[in-house]
Amino acid sequence: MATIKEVAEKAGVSPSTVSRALSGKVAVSPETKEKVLRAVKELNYQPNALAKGLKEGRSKTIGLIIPNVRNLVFPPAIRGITDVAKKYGYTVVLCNTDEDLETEKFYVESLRRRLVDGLIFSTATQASTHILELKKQGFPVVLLIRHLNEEIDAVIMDNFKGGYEATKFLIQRGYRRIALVNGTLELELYRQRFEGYRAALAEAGIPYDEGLVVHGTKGWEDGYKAMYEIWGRGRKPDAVFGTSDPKALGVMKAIKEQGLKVPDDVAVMGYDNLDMSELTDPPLTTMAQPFYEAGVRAAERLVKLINSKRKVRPVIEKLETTLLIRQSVGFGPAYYK
Amino acid sequence: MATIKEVAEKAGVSPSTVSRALSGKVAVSPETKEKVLRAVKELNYQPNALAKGLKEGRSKTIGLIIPNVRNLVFPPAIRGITDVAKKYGYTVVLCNTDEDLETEKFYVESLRRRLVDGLIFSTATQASTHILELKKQGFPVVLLIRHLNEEIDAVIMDNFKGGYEATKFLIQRGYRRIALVNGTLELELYRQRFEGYRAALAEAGIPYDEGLVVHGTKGWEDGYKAMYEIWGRGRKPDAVFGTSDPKALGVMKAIKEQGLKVPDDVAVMGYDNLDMSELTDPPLTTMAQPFYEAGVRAAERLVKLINSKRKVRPVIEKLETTLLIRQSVGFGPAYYK
DNA sequence: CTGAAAGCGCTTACAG
DNA sequence: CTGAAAGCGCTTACAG
Repeated sequence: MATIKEVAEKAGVSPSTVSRALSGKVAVSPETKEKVLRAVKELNYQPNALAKGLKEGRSKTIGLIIPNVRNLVFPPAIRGITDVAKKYGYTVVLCNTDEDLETEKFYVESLRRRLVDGLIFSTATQASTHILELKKQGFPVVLLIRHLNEEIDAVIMDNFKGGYEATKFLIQRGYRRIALVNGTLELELYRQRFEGYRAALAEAGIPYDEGLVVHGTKGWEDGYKAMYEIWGRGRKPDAVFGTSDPKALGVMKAIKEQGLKVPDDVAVMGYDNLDMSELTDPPLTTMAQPFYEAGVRAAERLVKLINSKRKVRPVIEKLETTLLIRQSVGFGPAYYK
Repeated sequence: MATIKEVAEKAGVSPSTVSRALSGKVAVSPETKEKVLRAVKELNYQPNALAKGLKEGRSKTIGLIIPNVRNLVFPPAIRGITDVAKKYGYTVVLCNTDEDLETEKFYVESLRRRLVDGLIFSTATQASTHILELKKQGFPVVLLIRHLNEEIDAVIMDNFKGGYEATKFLIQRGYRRIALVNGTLELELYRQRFEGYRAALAEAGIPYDEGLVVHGTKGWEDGYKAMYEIWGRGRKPDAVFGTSDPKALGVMKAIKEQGLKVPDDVAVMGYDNLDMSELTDPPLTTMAQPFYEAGVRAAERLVKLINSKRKVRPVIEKLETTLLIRQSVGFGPAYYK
């Protein structure tokens, strides 16, 4: 690959002038500029980004640290991030942690060595105090989907409202024995959805029944088991709210396996709106999360943080979810009364 | 962040010695080494990877260029690549092209400026001669899933065999009017699956009927439409082979919409085994592609190319697919005869 | 408007 | 085994 020196020789100017002609930040005479541009073209000159980055103390790269690309909520978010990154001339480095703290630290260190300009995390658990440390050092960090505290910028969803509205919809549709198949309470997002569920029940005067609730499920297999567990407790829900689409699909599988019909015997509500959720049979009613949009916002925010000289007050953006009514929820026993 | 100079001062040695003590490539006295290591620890020294990369002419980064992370075949492959990258100390930069050649070129240029050490592509169409150009320059390139020619290393699937065996299985199960809902013939992988389909029919003495075949479908919506198109031609297939899971799911949707049963009225076979495919109703029989494994192999191959001084003969690795028998295929009319 | 020089933070051939 | 020096390829303050 050609260097700036070779371009300078070919154009008959100094390397400094080539640099200036290319950057556009300093005035250069039109003739000089033209000469330089011609030489650049002839040599197919590509400035060495490492040299540039070393000099300028930044790499035009952002790091993205998530639990696992294979978790289907992430691909749309990643796409949002890479789209924005492209717009501003950033490149994005992808890291999977499997929620392991050591791996997370390993990547943070590795990325800082590489002088990444900022970091987007979607893997914050309570233990992630090292992220707070980064923030304290003035390093640009944005949290995505998962929340930590008020000191760190984040783009998250309104999980309370999502849980509340999903449950409220089931109630409006006439369901009264509404089961909840939820994820781990260690994640704030599941705590919030749970709170929303309880709030909606309380508002409607429906007593809360612990027997209808399973926490800590992960993936469709757990959702499937959770349904049997609820039945095993002697409960006969007329609707089930799975707080992720895979959980809801597992629930649906169990229901069908028992020869029951969705939604006639048991209605099923999901949460996420993964790309495949529309294709289930019956199509899944779900609370859609704007993952792509969240990725876009997080990246936009990060770019702002990178470009701001002094400390900016952290912003927690809370995005709205959208109820998507499909056929897995019908009309329950109380609807026509 | 501390620099090598600061470490040197603190340890009372020269920067060169610090560099040597850390690299381990050159002998350093044990006492010196210990002093250096202590200083490194105290200052929490992280070597600047840009400086290192500039000096060494490499970045310990690999570029991954794919059409779209949201296409569900990629997340597992990406995971395979990042896992291997981590193992060898590489970082991976993710780029989405939407199959657009200009975008692809843009990224290649941008990544080369950043001195990425190699590139994994999964976006090669006939037009991608610029990839051949890279290869010619001796730049490490590995193709993933999609194939270009014999000169470029690649990790692909045996698509002919996959198409052949899927079709053969349907025939063995007693189906005779087997429709094919295929992707664009511009991609070799779809041409190969089509060839496999024809070969299996021919072998069984079943005449090829063009009316049962639709090419160029993309995503489940097209699969859905394709089913109606086939019926519109007056054909009544007893089985449909969709050459990707989304296509098969779209087909299934159309079949159910017409009040027909899968597999009793029409059997459905997919191709991919996406993470969600097991959850369809009925569970989808499909030809599983080892995407994660392909990512692993491609990254391993790339690392080998990066580390080899002279040109190596290109290797095209062809991975086997696996038939996963689930309930969307039953036993057709000819089975009991 | 332009050039020569210094420097970003490393590594490594050279000399001792 | 260790240090001083040169150099990777840029950018930018300094001087003119």
